[in-house]
Amino acid sequence: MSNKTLLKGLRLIESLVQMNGQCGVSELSRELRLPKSNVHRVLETLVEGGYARNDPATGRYSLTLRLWELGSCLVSRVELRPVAAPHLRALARGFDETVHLSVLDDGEVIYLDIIEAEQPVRAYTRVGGRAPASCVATGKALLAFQGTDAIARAIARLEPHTATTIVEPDRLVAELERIRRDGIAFNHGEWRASVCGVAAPIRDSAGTVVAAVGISGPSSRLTPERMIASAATVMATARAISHDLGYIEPPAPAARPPQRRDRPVSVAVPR
Amino acid sequence: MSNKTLLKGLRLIESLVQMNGQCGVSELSRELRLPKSNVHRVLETLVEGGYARNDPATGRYSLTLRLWELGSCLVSRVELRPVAAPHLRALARGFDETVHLSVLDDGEVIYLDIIEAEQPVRAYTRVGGRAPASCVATGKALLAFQGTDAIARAIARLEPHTATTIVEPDRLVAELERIRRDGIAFNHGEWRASVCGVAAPIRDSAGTVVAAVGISGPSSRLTPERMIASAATVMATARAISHDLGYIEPPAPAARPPQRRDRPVSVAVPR
DNA sequence: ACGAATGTTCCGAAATACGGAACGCCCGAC
DNA sequence: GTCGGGCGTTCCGTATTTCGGAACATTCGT
Repeated sequence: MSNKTLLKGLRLIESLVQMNGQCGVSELSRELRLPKSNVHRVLETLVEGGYARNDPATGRYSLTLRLWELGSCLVSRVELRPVAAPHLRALARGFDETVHLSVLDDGEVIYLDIIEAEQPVRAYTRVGGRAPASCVATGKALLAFQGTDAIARAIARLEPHTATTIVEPDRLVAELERIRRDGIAFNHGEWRASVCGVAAPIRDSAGTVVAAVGISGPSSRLTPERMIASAATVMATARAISHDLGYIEPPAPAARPPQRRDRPVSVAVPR
Repeated sequence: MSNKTLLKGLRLIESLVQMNGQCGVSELSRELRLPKSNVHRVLETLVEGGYARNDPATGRYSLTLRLWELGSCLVSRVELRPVAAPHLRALARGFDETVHLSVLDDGEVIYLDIIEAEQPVRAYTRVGGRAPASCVATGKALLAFQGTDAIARAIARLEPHTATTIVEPDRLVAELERIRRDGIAFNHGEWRASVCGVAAPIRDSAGTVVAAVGISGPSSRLTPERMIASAATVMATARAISHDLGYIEPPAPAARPPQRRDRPVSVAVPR
């Protein structure tokens, strides 16, 4: 049905990434249940393509930074990261909590950038890491402004992770509507128990919500009162980033023209 | 000689990255000189593997963030980036010049992280970007502590980019020896005219130089005097990052045991 | 309503990838 | 010292897979 050799190569790359990007032929052969000669040929190809290298002393193979290089192009192409970076730093200075810049990818958030709090309690996240969109603040801030199809997909995956995780579709829909109205999303330990967050959506020059920025920290520090108090600053940060991306705020609550025909204009008027 | 299907897929991914990660079948078909049906099959495979998606409305294909996700694992596996981040921010605050965190990859530096100066004049670099190692400060800081083979490869590629670029092998060797002695590298507009830099090497827990940190800016602001004045701070930053990576500074100039047999102990005693 | 793009499907032909077996090598055990 | 088992590498006949032209379905702009 499709190109097996390519799939095999990609799977091999993934295995290699998990192995800390360094591995021998036989080990991979066992891992992937493939003959050694096959693994060897694929590795040779990756070397030829510049994606792997071969330590001539040990014979082991390791990945180059080529993958990361390509990935960086993908991320920085919209200039989102560099544009957002100074604002993220300012936000981190203001609260001394962990700051997240996230985008949506198939029902999950991916952390584009993270600034760790200097506080003793560290977060569990990593740049490039993922989390279910419906369980974290940045995810909900993004989800609220997606098309019905994306929301439906998120609903299909609702699953309890902590005591406060939203599992009822109706509650999620209601929460997303509140987020569209207020422009701010919260997380009360819905992904990791006792990790809370506050986040707001970021718009590009076309007015589409493309990312979200938020702060997160332990519920002991980020109390409900403090979360509400920080909402204005988080929203201001999101607005500042949107502005730097070329987004012009509509002067009146007039309807913005939809920029994509295929994506049904969202459930309620955003803002 | 090797797996052609895989190579083709990787080349297609690269093309797609260059096309801002969004493209149609026919366009790629023309670009790569391949039949449409072939391109289509490869794209289908990438979708199946989670590396691309298909906009059902336009039929066009675009890359997901999967690539970047894998790449991020590669970079953060050594924990270099998160460990270095706060130190980079501190350095940026101290000088208000662009801060670079670089690693070496086959004779070139790759920028792992960048903090842009708030100053009006911006840098030309991008996270994931590359530059010839022998032409930039972080590159020379790294090169100075590589094995003779890596240095030889760099020498083989010396090429003038500006009026001050080092092109004579002897001068580079002498410069690298000075860097090993002093522990600090400079760049006087050798890559981009009138862009200067100061950088120092970062060591991991095994004592190997794995990265370099530096500041860079226009020669108008980063005058020779200011570069020398900043050297101590840059070195202190590099030392702080090395310490956080687990590097224990040798109390005396005693010889550290070589950690790799295949890599000849470097030309001169490092430090 | 037409034509020229697009993306998609099909299927016979053959190029391509496969993988078992044998090789050379290095290292640790006996 | 010698053996054994591990490693990465090479080879080559087999047959699975990929190939790619042509025909198709759709969308768009004219």
